[in-house]
Amino acid sequence: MTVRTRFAPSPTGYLHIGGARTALFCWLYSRHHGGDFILRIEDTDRERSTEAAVQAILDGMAWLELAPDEGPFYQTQRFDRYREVAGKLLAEGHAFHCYCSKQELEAMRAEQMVRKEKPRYDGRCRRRKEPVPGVAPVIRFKNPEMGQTVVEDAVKGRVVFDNHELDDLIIVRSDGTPTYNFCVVVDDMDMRITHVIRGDDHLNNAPRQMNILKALGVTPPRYAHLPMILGPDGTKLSKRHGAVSVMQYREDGFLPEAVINYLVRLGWSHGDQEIFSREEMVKLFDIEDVNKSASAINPQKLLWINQHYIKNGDVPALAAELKWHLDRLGVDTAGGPSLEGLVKAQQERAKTLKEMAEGSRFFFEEVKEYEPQAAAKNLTADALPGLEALRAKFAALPDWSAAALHDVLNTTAESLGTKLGKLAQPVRVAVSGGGVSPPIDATLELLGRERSLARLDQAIGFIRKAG
RNA sequence: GCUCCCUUCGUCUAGAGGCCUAGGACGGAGCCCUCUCAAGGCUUAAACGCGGGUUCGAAUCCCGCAGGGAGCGCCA
Repeated sequence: MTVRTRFAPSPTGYLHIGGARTALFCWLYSRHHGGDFILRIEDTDRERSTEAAVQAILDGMAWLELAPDEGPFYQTQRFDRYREVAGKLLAEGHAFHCYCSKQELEAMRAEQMVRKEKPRYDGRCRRRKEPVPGVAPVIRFKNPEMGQTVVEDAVKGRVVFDNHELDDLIIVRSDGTPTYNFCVVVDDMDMRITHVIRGDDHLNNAPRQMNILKALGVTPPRYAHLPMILGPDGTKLSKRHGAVSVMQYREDGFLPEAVINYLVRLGWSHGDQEIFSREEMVKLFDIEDVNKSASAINPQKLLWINQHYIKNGDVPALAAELKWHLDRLGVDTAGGPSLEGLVKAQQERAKTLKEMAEGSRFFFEEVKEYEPQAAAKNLTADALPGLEALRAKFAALPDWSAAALHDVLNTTAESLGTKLGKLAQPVRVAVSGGGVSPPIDATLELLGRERSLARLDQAIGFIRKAG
């Protein structure tokens, strides 16, 4: 039997980081076993589902390269099928019409709460023979009253539920639309899902779904309930934690492979290994190895992994992503240094591509003002002789290369009797406007002779004016 | 309230009775390197929630407790 997993988000918002990990684990598990990964959009809540959210989920998955083998399937397009199955359940005595009003149900629950019982439907319409005139009924599944339902969960282990804890849940609303738990059951059956991998907030739904499946004469799939992902402070992830949408991570300068690598290590590990290629993940991943407990997101570690992938990444690909970020910053890259050159100069010192893009601005834009602190420290009268000497030598340099520039810097420092640092830092401030840049020789090379000389002149003028 | 789940350094985790004076990683601290920022190298602090058992021996097995979480909708 081939393994078939599914990722089944409801399109009520963007793809968030927890959903992304669920999708990843589903994808990995199916890949590991040479199976199929199915995408199903659970859009039965027409109030909250939006077209834009569907697109956001698709975009997020595409960015993370978690392509489904089948789908997306939409539950709203399968209503006829759900009604058909509900009819079958009804005909076979596994379901019944319930005419209770919402007020009646509320009153029942209130009473149960007073008695310190778990609020649940008490089965009062089970044996009703006659319809109630003028009332559109819902259809409820007739849940077994005796015995137990055992979930042999791949992550949580054996979980036992008493059937009397489970009530007769509504499978079709009074308006004829099917409910979530029922759609899931029919879909998982029809799509021949072998492994249901989802968040552990669904663990309590598993026995209900299994019972419906059994009534339908189908063997339930294997379940694997993943622990939740928490915010950095250990509380439930929410908007106030900042980036929750995976696309926000792109905007913040993260690489998809870094996000994936970070996510795979949340609740799963392989000895002491931290860095995994896609191929390694697929080869090593097993759902049985997933942890039971929730894990908090650690932004620092994500940053570290991202830096790893930038440092070791493919230069042309990084350059393309850098371009994307520069465009977002509104930087015109025409006529500037090569983006690949910028990547090479900065890939060891940028934690994110956004940071790299921001650090690249001065290569394309004029230095309009200096960082006050950097200028106060470095653009001083003391620095003037060095800047002037370099300006002259640079102008005369036949070969504008990092090596040649490095040479000039060294010999000038020597002849002036100063350390390289005393010479390089004022140059850095002059050409970049601030105190941080790649090595000064590489910076100058990338910036080009014309711009470099103009900025040295500008800085020299600045110092004279101040003096 | 009821049902279910979870509990190793701040965080992610290794650990499936002796290999554990509890290992790795991020972050922290210190040192080295250094033209800035980084990167890199080395060193270092830091954890088995608590209480009972079982056992010659428990982070690992059992039972309680405490704390955290999820679910209990004509939401998904």
